[in-house]
Amino acid sequence: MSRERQVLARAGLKATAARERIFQLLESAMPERHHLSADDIYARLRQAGERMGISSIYRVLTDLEEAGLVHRHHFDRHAMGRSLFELADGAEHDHMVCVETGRILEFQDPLIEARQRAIAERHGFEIVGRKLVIRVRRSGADRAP
Amino acid sequence: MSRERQVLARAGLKATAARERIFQLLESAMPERHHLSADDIYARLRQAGERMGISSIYRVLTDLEEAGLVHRHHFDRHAMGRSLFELADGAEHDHMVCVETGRILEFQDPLIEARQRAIAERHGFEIVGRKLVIRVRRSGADRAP
DNA sequence: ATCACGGTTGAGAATGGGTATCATTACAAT
DNA sequence: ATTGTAATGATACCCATTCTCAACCGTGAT
Repeated sequence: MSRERQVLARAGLKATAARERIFQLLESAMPERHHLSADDIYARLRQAGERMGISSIYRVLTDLEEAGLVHRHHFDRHAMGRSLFELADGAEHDHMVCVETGRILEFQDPLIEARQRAIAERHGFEIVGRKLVIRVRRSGADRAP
Repeated sequence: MSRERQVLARAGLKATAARERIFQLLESAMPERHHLSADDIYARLRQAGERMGISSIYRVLTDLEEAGLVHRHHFDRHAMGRSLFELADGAEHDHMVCVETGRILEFQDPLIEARQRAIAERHGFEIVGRKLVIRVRRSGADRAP
C-alpha cells in the first residue's frame, strides 16, 4: 500500500486513483511553487499524458480540503481570484505576498498564533481555522510622489 | 460642503452623488452590521426609493477602495464568496468569524501588528496591507465524536 | 463468476459574483 | 452655448467553480 493510500485512508477517504494522483502532484509541488490551482493540476496531468475531468479535480480538492489534508488560499485582492491549494503538512504557516512580483513567502510565528488563541478564548471561542495574509513590497521601493 | 464631500475630496475623488450616497450608507451601517455587500447597498437604495445601477455600485466601491476609504473583505471559505465592504475608519482591525452563526467580531492587537511588521522587515519588505481572519466556534460546542 | 449497489467519475450545462462595453448623461472649463 | 472629460447604467460578457446526471467502477454477497 502506497504512502498516499495510507494518508488518504487515515483521513477517512477511500483511496481512488484520482485522489492519489492529485495528492502526489501537490506533494511534488511542495519544494517548488508550493501552491497549485485546479487548472495547474489539470495542465500538469495533460502534460504527463494523463487526463482527468476538471470537475473531478475540483471535487477531489474539496474532498481533500474537507478531510484536512489540503489548504485552500485566495491571495488575490478581489473576489474572483482563483483558489490555490497546498498540502497541509502539519505545521500551520501564514503567507506574505509581494504586490510587485506576486511572490509568496511563508512564515511561522508562534507568538502571533498564541495571541490569536488568547483573543479567541477571551471571547469564549476556540479557533477552527485562521488565515493571515500580509501584502508587502520591497521596502524603499519608489512610490508615486 | 457636506462631510462626505470633504472626505471624498481629501481622498482625491470628485464628490459625485453616487459616491456620497454609498459613503453615507457605509457610514450608517457602521454601528450595526458594519459589512455590506454590493447587493446590500443596491437593496437599501431601492428600499429608500432611490435607484442606482449595480455596475455603478461596484465601480464606486472599487474607487473608494482604491482611494483607501473602504476595505473589502472575503469571509467565505471558498473563492466565489461575495465581497463585503466597510468604511476604513482609521484604526485597522482584524476579524473573527463564527463558523456556526456567521457573526463577525472585530478586534485589534498591537502586538500582532508589531510582530507582522517585524517579520516583513526581516525579509526586507514593508507592509502594504494585511488581512487576518480567524474562524472560530463557541468553545465546548459538541462536535462529531 | 455474477449481481447488486453505493460511491466515483466526467462532459457539459448552469451559476453567480464581478467586469467590460458603450451609448447616454452630467459637469466643468473655455 | 460649446466642447471636452468624466460618470452613469443597461446589458452583454467572463470565468472559476459547482451542479447534474448518465456511465462506470469496486466490493461484498450470492
